[in-house]
Amino acid sequence: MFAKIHSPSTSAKRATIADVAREAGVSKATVSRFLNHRDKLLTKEIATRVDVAIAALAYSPSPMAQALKRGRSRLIGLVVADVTNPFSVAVLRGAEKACQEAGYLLMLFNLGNDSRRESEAIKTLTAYQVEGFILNTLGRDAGAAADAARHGKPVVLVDRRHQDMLADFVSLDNAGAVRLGAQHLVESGYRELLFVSEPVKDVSSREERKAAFRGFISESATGISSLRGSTFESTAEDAEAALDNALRSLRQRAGEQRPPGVLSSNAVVTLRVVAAMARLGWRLGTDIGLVGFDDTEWSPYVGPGLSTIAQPTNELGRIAAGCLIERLKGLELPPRQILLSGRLMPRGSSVSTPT
Amino acid sequence: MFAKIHSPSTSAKRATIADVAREAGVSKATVSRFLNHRDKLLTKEIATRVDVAIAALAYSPSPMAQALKRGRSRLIGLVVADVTNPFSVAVLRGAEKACQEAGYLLMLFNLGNDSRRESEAIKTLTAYQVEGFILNTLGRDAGAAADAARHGKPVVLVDRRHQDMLADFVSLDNAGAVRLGAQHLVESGYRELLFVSEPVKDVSSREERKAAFRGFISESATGISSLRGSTFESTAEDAEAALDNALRSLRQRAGEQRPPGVLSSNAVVTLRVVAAMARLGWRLGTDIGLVGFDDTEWSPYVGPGLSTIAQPTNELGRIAAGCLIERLKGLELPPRQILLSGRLMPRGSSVSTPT
DNA sequence: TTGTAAGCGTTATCAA
DNA sequence: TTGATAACGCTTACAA
Repeated sequence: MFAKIHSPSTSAKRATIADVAREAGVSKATVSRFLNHRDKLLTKEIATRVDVAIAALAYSPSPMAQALKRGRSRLIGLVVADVTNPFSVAVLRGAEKACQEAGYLLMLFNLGNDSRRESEAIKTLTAYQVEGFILNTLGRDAGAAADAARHGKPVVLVDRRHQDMLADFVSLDNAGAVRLGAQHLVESGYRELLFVSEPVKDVSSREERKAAFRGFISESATGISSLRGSTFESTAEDAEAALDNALRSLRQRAGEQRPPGVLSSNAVVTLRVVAAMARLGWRLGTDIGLVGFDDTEWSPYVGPGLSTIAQPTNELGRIAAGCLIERLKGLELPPRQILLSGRLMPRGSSVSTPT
Repeated sequence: MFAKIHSPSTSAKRATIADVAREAGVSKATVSRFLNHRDKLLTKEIATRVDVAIAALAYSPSPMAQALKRGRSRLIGLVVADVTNPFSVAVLRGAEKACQEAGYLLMLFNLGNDSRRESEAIKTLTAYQVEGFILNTLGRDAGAAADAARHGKPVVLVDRRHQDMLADFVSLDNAGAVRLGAQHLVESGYRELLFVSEPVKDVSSREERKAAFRGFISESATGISSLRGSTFESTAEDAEAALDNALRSLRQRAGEQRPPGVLSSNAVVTLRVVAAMARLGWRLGTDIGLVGFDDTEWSPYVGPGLSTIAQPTNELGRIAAGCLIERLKGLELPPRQILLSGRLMPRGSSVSTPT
């Protein structure tokens, strides 16, 4: 016969509260009290008897049964648009840490960039009695998040706002970060600026960044007459030609004297721009300037080093989880918006050029 | 007063099976039967009545209650050493997909590289009645995984073996992949080879790769007399000097004629080597050759493009989940080892040099 | 074919 | 201070 990997025969069933009660010679209620109120209400003698019984049987209560009875599961649902996105992973890490410290467990649901699955995610997680949600999703399906709220579960939004959603919101200060990057390009001598992002659609963070870029240009153009800016929305990798053309005409507009500067709205787009540079044979920092959102461990080593705007990703996750846990503890406040500042990491891709 | 974000008053409690039964004018058992055996056992008329009641109340069964009753939770525990590791994320993605298709939900537990928390992870997940485990961890804590098996839960190991662990094992064919990379370096003209890995400790994949490298050298040295190989274990970034020295003496050994070649054992190490190159002022592909494990989206853009050995990461995750689900369905086989081949992605960092 | 009732492992309400 | 007992939402014998 085959060697069994796991023999159900061996599978010593987990000890239950009844087992402990029997072992200690007390009632289930007593054991439960010991568990929940420690020994506040118990005789020292009984308490220790229960204690040793628990140790002897290696008993630990079933969260399932507790959830069923209490209606609370110590579970928090985290829905991310795409686990592949380093930003999401960083948030996940931060959130996870905070949850663990507060005795919650994260249940992850990954949309795999399919925003239609958002309501499925919420539904599934609600079924598992999660006590609240951290959402890093498009929120296109307006009903989804609203559903969660309707079930009386608090929600925290990360990075992307949802329409009409009364919920805490934790995010990078996009406007400030864009100014940081654009200002840096200007100070480095670039005058013809291009903002490249993924299709804006209804993603709030993309909208905000684009709008901030336009705002920056129109504000600054009064002081620096030569300053000009435009925007480009880059689709998936298969539309390389469009990006190449946009960059070519950008460089033409910039003229011979000065190279143009690009501000890219996230790491994915940055990589697309870098790829375009390679195709066009342009040198970063010399033929064109580049500053990109999201600092990664590889940023220093691409070309002459990529200048980036670093997001406090772990913090974002930690704070998001923190907000949620506060609500779970009963805090009642109007929805908060918590915006964290980005940090400029200047590197070779935006070296200053002579005027 | 503050605007409440979620008003417990509004929180329309989820409908229960009892609600549905009342609405349809039948017993709970009938509803349960409808749910589990569809209408096999029910009158058409009753079936439709139940059906509309379910729809009307937007009822869906509570997995918690089901788990409690059945002892099965439709949950699979995934423990990863470090979510920050792109490899782990890819596995996560693959596994998640397979699980979802089979109607399971993944519960993620991230060790944050703290291997001492492994037994905590297993314990927590067991408490939540997960039906099986996918483990991508060190397995140092021999008891941890064994615990899982003792509870009668099937286990699948990904990338890293555990000692004495009777479990399915899914991994890259490390030996083959090392040969692929080393052979490529040799064919590109490099003769003085260095294998750089993280501290081997007891991580099986690291051991296997290192051993395979040594094996390759001793096998090939008979045919190519000038071929020589050595190994170096790189610790965290703070020990840069040691790596720099190792590389310097490597280049010295290689002599003026030919540059030396480096095979790095994962993406983190590759980045360390690239950083060292930058510090030393060496050009990749010219002053030194480099092939690294793990192909990433940024590999093509670092230096002249990094040559890599791509792992079929999504596949690994998918297969791992598949194995587990087969076991859950009752398959009994001796432990399997499933090894997938790596693929060489040659790029500029290992351009062939004239003899 | 349908209903009744017991029980999964907890906690909470009552008495004692 | 402790112990029965009911209930949480579901499944499953067993009866009808």
